[in-house]
Parts: sequence; structure tokens; C-alpha cells
Amino acid sequence: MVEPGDRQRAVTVADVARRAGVSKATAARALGDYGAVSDSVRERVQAAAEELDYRPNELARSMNTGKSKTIGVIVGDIENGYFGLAMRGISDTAKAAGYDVILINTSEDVRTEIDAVRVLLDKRVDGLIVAPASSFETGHLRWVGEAGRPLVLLDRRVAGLEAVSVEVDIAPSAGAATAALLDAGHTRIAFVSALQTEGETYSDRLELRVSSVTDRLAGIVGALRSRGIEPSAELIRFGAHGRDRTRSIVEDLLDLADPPTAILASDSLIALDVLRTLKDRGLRVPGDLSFVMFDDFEWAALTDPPLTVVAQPIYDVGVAAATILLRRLAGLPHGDVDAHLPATLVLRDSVGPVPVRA
Amino acid sequence: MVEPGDRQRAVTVADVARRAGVSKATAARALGDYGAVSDSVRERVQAAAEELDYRPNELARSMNTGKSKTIGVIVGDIENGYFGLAMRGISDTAKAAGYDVILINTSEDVRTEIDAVRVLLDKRVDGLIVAPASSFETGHLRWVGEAGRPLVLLDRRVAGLEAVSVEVDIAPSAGAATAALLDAGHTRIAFVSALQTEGETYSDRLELRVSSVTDRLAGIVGALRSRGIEPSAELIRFGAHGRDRTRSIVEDLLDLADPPTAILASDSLIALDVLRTLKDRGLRVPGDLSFVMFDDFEWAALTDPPLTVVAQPIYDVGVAAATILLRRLAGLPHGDVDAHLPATLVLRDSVGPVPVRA
DNA sequence: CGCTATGTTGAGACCGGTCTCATTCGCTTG
DNA sequence: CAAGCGAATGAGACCGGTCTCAACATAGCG
Repeated sequence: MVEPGDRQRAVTVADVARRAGVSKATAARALGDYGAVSDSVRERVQAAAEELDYRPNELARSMNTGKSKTIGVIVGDIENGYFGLAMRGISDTAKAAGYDVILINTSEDVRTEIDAVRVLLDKRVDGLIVAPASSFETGHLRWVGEAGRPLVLLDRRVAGLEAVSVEVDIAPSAGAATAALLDAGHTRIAFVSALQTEGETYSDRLELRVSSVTDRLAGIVGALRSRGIEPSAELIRFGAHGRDRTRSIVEDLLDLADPPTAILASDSLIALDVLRTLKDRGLRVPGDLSFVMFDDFEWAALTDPPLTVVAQPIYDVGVAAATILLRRLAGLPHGDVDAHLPATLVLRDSVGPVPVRA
Repeated sequence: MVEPGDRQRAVTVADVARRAGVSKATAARALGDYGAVSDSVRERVQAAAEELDYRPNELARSMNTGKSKTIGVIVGDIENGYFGLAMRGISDTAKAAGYDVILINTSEDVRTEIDAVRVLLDKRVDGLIVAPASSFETGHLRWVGEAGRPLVLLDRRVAGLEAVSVEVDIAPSAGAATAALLDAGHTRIAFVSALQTEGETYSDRLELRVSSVTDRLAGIVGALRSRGIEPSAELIRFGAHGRDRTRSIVEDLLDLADPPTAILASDSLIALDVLRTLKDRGLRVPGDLSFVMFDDFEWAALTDPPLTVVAQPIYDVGVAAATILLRRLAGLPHGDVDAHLPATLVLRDSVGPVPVRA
């Protein structure tokens, strides 16, 4: 069936037209069903296309329609179940609308993100979904609008940018998680995040690069203060990216003169490393330390002990982001307002009473 | 800086050429640094490009170079940590070589996979990495070669296809896991896989659609037979995709007249559902049942009990697949032979002695 | 001083589609 | 029966790059 020669040159409309005995323009019309074509010609052209196994070159098509039927997605780390699930939501939604997805991973590095935006724009994606690594350095995000393409922010918002963001309304649940800890008698509550800051420790003035972390902290600090507890800078830690760094932060926390009796982990990757460190130190949860993780995955109910978590509707965040982008691409109304999905506190067994000091 | 008018029309080489006072051809040469251009002109053109903030249209470039600097990846489910990690390996490797990645998810559905191949080929990706949903229905995989593009198979092989595959050499470890179970005294060992078969139960004649499952089974059956145990069809179960189906399979297994005393889960998604079902039934691992999971993730060491697993170098599989593809694209030698990466059995606490029958 | 080798440059074809415009044809209508 | 109209079709421009080829300039050489 397939001759060795086939593989080189692709079949074009011109080939189909020649075979059907019509002009290129007519063949294109019959194939793309636009304009007027007589039934007989249409059939003849379609038959020719069939015989030649014609496949349109989407690149060429994109070039003069200006549309590529592709959306770009830029995230910090697909390996993180959070983005994996969101990606799935985006991907499913996009596919249903006939769009494809180009994924770029930034490792939460702004430089990489800048390159990614450039590349995707150069490739003429129709729109972009970005989980920005920084809400400060956002010049490249502006390029998207300047190129006339819609942008939807995932999980994080950026002030002063004409882009809709889809976020999880995490502060209330962060507050609820903290309240649960407070109710159990904890007052020394630590928070560990992967976010990189410029070596600064927490204070009211500290502005964070990532809104989703800011929100977590706002919820936690709010709950603390409502019980008259002033957040302690030594218990709020950033820079826990990678196993080693997380480990040393946790070690550091445990070696404090007045160590925390509870830890909140900003995401599941950190949570795993924190738990592993605790385990290595022979500390039991919740016997020696209480623990809460942001994000819920199926394994969180199967750990020892099952983890109390702040569950986020991540898949739906992806779906919402893609839906808004797709609506904008279709010229449909989309509310033009940031979307907020609710998070919920799921109580399991990793929160317990404060241990009696030895 | 940015006028409202900017956003519509993109700056082209022609614009840059006009501004620099040279021809389009010369401007293109200066920008793409090919051909010969005098230093003065080069500088002038580059300055003009800078001022106009010129960005090349990659679509146009791709169209006549025939290269898109993009590779397509088709997997069953990115949500599955297995593919998530492999994707990360592919993505990292591709990016380092200046390639982008288009990802399509098939939900292990062959029809979707066929469409995906078509779409990606139409988009003129330079090469494809596919984890084929079926080793029987492979006509569409042939298209890739017919279109003159390299194809690398991920995790699964397909007979009679001119494509290199990158796999994990899983049979030996599957055998070792089974042997560990046998050593602990188990003889009723069940295997649960998500693979869809045509309603058939296991027999020697049953041919499976996915080689990685075939290999797991080969290792298991081999170990069993070497101890004189004939595999029992009622203990080898397929179709465990989705929580409900997995649950009913496990329930079914447990309700057998002679139920298994150990279960091997073909991947982490299934493992989670199996464990949850056991937990709901009030069964303890390894007290009541021993358990082994294929794939290792950080949480597997933190469950109750820590899981004995067959660890696979998944990230490296992704890296290897991308590396081979990239080498073929660069016209470099790549060995042209399937790559096999080793798996290892990691003993933790989910395997114990056979419980004494009540 | 004439001739060739080398380096620069511009004009324009080309990739494979889409789309505008002019032309031709058949049919209706006064 | 001629004018008028819409449908069908072909020719060719266009998208924004790459690349070939010819023209031209300068320099080196005998």
C-alpha cells in the first residue's frame, strides 16, 4: 500500500486539485467547505483527497488564519500532583473544544517563565494559561496582552494586569485549619513553604511573590490573631524547595528553644519531606507533633496517620481556567472577573492534643 | 511605550528591513545569521529589530524549514504520577535541546490516540513519543514513519513497528516481588491491573494489549511456576480502571472461596484504591493481607504500613525516550535498539507471613 | 590593467494553505 | 429575447518567513 517514496513529500491541496481536475481554489473550497461548490465537484474533490490520503498542513492553515487552535500552559512543576491534576482539567476541557495544549515547565524560575512566554507567543498560540512564578516580575505577562492574546492566571493572581485569574479561595480554609490546631491547644504553629524569598523572614511588611502563599498565610495569621496570638517569625519558613532544604528547615524548627507543636505544610511535596524528616527523627504524628497539609490526594488518607488536609478542587481550577480562556477565544462573555473556587478542611487524624513537655 | 495600536499587527522581517534600509533578504540574513552580511548592516538590522521589538513568527519559519522544534507526547494519563514524572523527564530533556512539547492525553483510549497522532502529525511536530494504549491496533503508529518522522515508544513496545521503545525491564523485579511473597509463605497471590481485556480471564493464550502488563505477568507467573505453583485465573484480574471498578474487583477477590493472601497492584492508582478498599473492609496490611505495588513514590514510604514496591526509574525513562528521539532528529546515531532500564524491588513493611486461617 | 575570486546585496520564488476578485455560465424575468 | 442575477470556478495575491540565484562591488593576482 505504502510505497517507500511516499514518506517524503506530503500531499497538498494542489495535488488533490490536479487529481480532481479542478483549480486549487476550488479544491480548497470543497475541502474546507466554505464558499460555493457544486455537489459533483465536491464529491470529486473529496474522493481525490481520500485516494491521496490528503491531510491539511495545520501550520500553513494557522499562518493565514492567525489561529493555531493551540493554547499554551506554563506551570511551575507538572511533577507536582497539584499541577498535574490542573493540567488534566485544562487538557480535557481544551480537547473537548478542539484545542491542543503545549506545556512548558518553569521549575518556578522567572527567567524560564519569560522564555516560555516568548516561545509560546512566537509559536502563535491562541491563548495562554500561566501559573506565574512571581507577581512582581510580570513584564512578560504583559506581552501576552500586547500580542493580542488572552491570558488566564492559574492559582495565583497578579495585581494590575488585565488578565483574569482562577484561584482557590484558600484563606478561609487555612484559617479553619489553624483554628483546628488552636482548638487542640497548639499555640506554637509553624508554616513551611517552598516559596523563595530574598532571605527575609516573616513580618507584616513582607510581600510575597505568590498570592496563593500570601493567602495561606493571611488565613493562618488571621486565625492566630483572633485568638490573641502574634505570629512568630521564627515559625514561618520559606525556601523549602527540594528534599534537603526542607529537611534542614524542619530540623531547624525542631531545634528551636521553643519548638513548634504543629506544622502546616504549604503543599504536598513539602508535606512528604516534612513527614519523612519527622519519621527519621523518630517523632510521631500526632503524638509528638500535629500536622496539616495543603492539598488532598488519595494517599493522604492512607498515610500513618491519615492526614488532616486543606482540600482544593484542583481539577476544577484547571477546567475553569480553560473554560474562561476558551470563551474569550470564542468571543463569548466570560464574566471578566476572577474565579474563586472553595477549599475545604478535611479532618483526619494528624491533628492531636499538644504533647506534655518532658 | 506600548501604543494601543501595537497589539494587532506583528512586526515582520519586512518592517525591520524597511527601517534598516535594506532588502527583506538581507534583513533575514542578518537576523537569522546565515549567509554573509557585512558587520555594519548586521548591526543596523539588529538595531532596527530591537527598536521595533521584532519577534520572528515561528509558524512561518516552521513552514518552510519543515522543522517545528516541537515534539509531541501522547500518554494515557498525566494525572498518573508515572506519566507525570516521565513527562517531566521528556520536558526537561527537550527544553535543554531547544524543543517544546505538545502533550495529549488519551485516557488509554485507542480512538483518542488515533486522533492525537493525526493532529500532531498535521501540526507537523518533528517527532513523537507515544505510550501506546494498544499493541494490536497500531496502524496509526505507522503513519508517523510514513510521514517521515521518528517515533519513540514509551514504557510499552509494539511488535513489527520500526520504532525504538524505551522500557523498564520489569519482569525480573516482578518475579523478585513474587518470590518475596512466596518466601513469606503466600501461594494465593493476586494481580490487579487496569488493563482492559475483552472480558477474558487469564490463560496462557491470553495476549495482552500492553507489553508492560504482559511483562509484569510474565515475571509473576515465572516465579510462581518455578515454585511449582500454577497461576490461577481467578486471581489475575483486569479492568481495574477507576475507583469503583477496582473496588468491586477487590471485593470479588476477597469473597472467593479460597481468597488471596497477597495482592500485587499493577500501578499506584490501583494500589491506592485497593488499599482503600482493604481499609474499608477493616483488613490490615500485612496482618491480614500482604501487598506489593508497582511504582514507587515518596508517599509509599509513609503509608500505614510503608509499602513494598517495585521501583521504576520513570524520570530516566522519559529522559531516555527524549534523548533517543532528539538524537534521531539531529541525525546522530542512537543505537537503534530498544532501551531497557532496570527496576528494583524495595522491601518495606507491607509483606508479611500468611495469616493463620480463622 | 584586465581578469577572476570572494563577499554583499536585492529580487523573487517558495512552503501550503486561505481568500479576494474577476470571469463564466445558467437561469429568471420584463 | 435581452438584461439581470446568483452560483460556480479559476487566477493569483497573501501570510511571514527561508533560500536560490543573479548582479554587483571590491580586492587580489598575473
